[in-house]
Amino acid sequence: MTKIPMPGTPVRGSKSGAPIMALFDLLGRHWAMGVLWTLSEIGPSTFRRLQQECETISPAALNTRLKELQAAGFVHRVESGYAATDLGLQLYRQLLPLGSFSKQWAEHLSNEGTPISGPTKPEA
Amino acid sequence: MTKIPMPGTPVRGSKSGAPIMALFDLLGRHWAMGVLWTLSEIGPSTFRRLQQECETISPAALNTRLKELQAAGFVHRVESGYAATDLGLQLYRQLLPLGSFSKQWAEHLSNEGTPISGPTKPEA
DNA sequence: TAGATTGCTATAGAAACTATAGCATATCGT
DNA sequence: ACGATATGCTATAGTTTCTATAGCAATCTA
Repeated sequence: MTKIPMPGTPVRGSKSGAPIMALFDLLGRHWAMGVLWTLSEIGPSTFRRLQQECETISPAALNTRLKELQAAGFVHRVESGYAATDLGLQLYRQLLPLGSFSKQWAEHLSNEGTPISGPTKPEA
Repeated sequence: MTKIPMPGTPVRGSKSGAPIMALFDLLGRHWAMGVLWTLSEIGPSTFRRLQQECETISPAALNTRLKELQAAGFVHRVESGYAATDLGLQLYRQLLPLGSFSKQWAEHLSNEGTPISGPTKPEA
């Protein structure tokens, strides 16, 4: 198993294990935020369902991610598979603003990003 | 170079390139959030300084991360090295609540203690 | 009993990250 | 001018992590 980052213990990038760095270590793994996001959006779901929603994730990675998220207390097993815990939903809510920010970011990039062959499309 | 995730182009986990998934792909790389966070906190700084603040990051990874963050428009070069852009600071501000959340999370973990157990107490 | 669905493991190869050394340029003190 | 220092960054090697795919054991369904 991969080592699961926990606040207070040395994590990648912080020997002190500062909570924020532990959280970044946990969330800064491929698909970690995506899994929590997806699970929060679609609600309790089976392993397979989650795997489908996460398009390209491999079962091994999904399983690892789920175990980490469980150990962290963000996800738990339920009758019908997996679900976000209250704490997990709380984290999801903290992540929510990133949704609209990402759209703003996408706009910013399409405005400034490609000086080549831009389909002269100035937005209002 | 590593492929830099951009909204609108296929990213890891989303062939559609949904902005949020592109952002997750970018931020879900080791040290991506840590670098932005640190750079925002300490202000404009040199490559070496940043490397020291990020305790264990390797120069290769830092360089890759910086290039990605630059391409994304979150970081730019300045006289004295590197600095977060306005957009980058905006993202940092979105990430800020994670700071206090992570402390709450650390508390939660020290209260519940046992990582592996039966159905945890979801609510009181 | 056969089929479908579930959670998950196995394996191999590719990609990413760490650790460390070191280069080329620029700036500094003398 | 000359060495010492600091800068941004590359090179190499070894480890870890992720993807892709196949498939197994257990549980339901009929």
